[in-house]
This record gives sequence, structure tokens and C-alpha cells, in this order.
Amino acid sequence: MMFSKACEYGIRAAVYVTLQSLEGRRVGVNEIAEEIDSPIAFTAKTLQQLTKNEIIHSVKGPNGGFEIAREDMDSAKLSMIVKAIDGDKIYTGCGLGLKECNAQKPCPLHDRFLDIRNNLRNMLESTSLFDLATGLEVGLTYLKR
Amino acid sequence: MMFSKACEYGIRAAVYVTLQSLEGRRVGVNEIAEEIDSPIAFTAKTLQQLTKNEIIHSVKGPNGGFEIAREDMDSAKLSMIVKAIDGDKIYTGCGLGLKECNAQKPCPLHDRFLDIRNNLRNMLESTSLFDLATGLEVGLTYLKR
DNA sequence: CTAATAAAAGATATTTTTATCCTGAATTAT
DNA sequence: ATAATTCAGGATAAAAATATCTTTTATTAG
Repeated sequence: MMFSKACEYGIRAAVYVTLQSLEGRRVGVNEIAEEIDSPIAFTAKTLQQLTKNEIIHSVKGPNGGFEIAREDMDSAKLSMIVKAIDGDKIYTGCGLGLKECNAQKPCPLHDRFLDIRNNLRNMLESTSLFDLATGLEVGLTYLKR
Repeated sequence: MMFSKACEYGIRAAVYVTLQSLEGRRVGVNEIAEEIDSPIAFTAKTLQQLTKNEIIHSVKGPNGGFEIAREDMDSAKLSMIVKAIDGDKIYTGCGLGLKECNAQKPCPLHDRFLDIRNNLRNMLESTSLFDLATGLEVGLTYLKR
């Protein structure tokens, strides 16, 4: 609706990793894909993106998997995940697809979009993985279906 | 960024048609595509969608083209164009891609998205083609580049 | 009525996104 | 050391979105 599939999977996967890290568990791609109801191999790719961008951490070998340190759960904002996977077009791009659209040379929707875009950016920049995981933890929110 | 390419072209095309209709001119696909800097044939398809949905009107034959009646310029809201081309997933779809995401069974972002989505919907439902064309008319906004 | 014009519609091609599969590299337990 | 496990990376496939080309239909001017 707003993010690519890859990004949707990325956010859901990261939130699940966070939830499990809170319990001290490291989780593998198979479990993640199962728990967020996503295609395994494709989800693995997006998890790679997240580790490359140092948003989550991965460990190879037996008992390996993905995890995130408690102190990183607060600093890891949604905006970082979105930027890592979808780039920053959601912030900088024109709503009507103009190459350059700015205050000097705005598209007809430019001003009306400013508001909405800022709203969105504020939300993404202020919401952390920890914030999202806690809702899940107490059974208020869901990552599947 | 938010809409499909088809929808971006659709909005820009509709605004240009409105602008020209205000001058009493009917316009053809070639001129439209030229003026909004979009691929001709693809733009023609989206214009078809708009006429099928009775948002703009088309006339075949010599001196034919696209137009919109003055009285329809106010009632034609952006939301109608978006719905005609991209469907209503932008209103109803879950930000994280869950099949069913609602107050009863929300995704972790559900509440935070409500605000943004309503903002967007309000904007789309309250902005008319006339509103957008007037900015263009006085040279405040642009449809190209 | 005929020829010319312009949108509608259908067929096809290209590009991007999404998805899968297979091999390689790192790590760990035995 | 060896085998098993798990992520990383590359190659490939399928689906969807974007784009183009051709034919058909409607309309109008002459």
C-alpha cells in the first residue's frame, strides 16, 4: 500500500526478531518466515539487507540465527528499515512522479503532500522496534494474516 | 512513492484536461502526453480508465479528444481517480501487508497508520480537479519535470 | 458517401518486483 | 578434524507493472 513487499516482510521480520530477542532467543529464517507468514527465501534476502545495514545482527552455524541487542531495540527506528530496503523515495519523491518537485517548482499536489509526508516521516522516525515488539508481547497486535 | 505510475499519469493527465477545458479546448492524447511528459500509449490507457469511470469525457473523430464539463470539475475528486486506477487498497490495505488487519486484530502499525491514512484520504476526498487546475493556470504549479 | 481523424481495444514486448533454488562460507558441537 | 547447521550470495524463474504497436470503431468535415 505504501511499502514494497520486501519492506513489509522486512519490518515484520525485524519485529519478530526483536520480540524473540527480548526472550533471549536467537531465531532462524525458517522460523521467522513461518511466524510472519512470508516466503522463506525472499525473506532471507530482506534479512540480509537488514544485517548489512546493521539494524539486526546475524550469527552463522549451529544455534545461529538473527538477534538484536536490547540497547539497539530503541535506536532501531522504522525509518532505518524503510530506508535500507525501499530507499528514501518515500521521503524525497514527488507524489505525482515529477523528477524534481520542490517549493520553487512544485507539482499541483506538492503542498498538500508535505503534511502527509511529514506525518509519515515523524511516525517512522519515532517508532522503534522495541515499541512495536511490546504490543506483540502482550498479545495486542499480530504479525500474521 | 504512493501511487502507481498509471495513477500518477492519470492525475496529471486529468489536471491538464481540466486546465484546457477551462479554456474551452478539447485535447488529444498526443498533446496530453507531451504536456505532462508521459509515454503516449500508456497514458492513453489510463485516460480510458478515467472515461470508463466517467471522471472525464471523451469524443471520437476529428476535433475529438478529452474534456470535462465545468460543473464536473468540482465534484471530480482525486480520490475518484485513485480509486479508478489503483483501487482502494490505499484506504483499506494494511501497511504491513496483512490480509486482514483491523481494530480487532491489528498489525503493530495499525493505530499509527490510521492517522496517516485518514489524513491522506481527507486530502484526496476534498481536493478536486478544479482546485488543482487553478494553481497551474496562474503558473504556480507544474505538471512536467 | 468518402476520407481523415481520434479514441477504444487487443496483442505483444520490456522492465521491475517478487519468489525460488542451488552453491559457498562461516561456525559450532562432537 | 568432521559433520551438521545456518546465513550469504549468485543464478534463475515467475508474476506484475510499465510500455509499445496494431487493428477496430466512432465521428466529423468535406
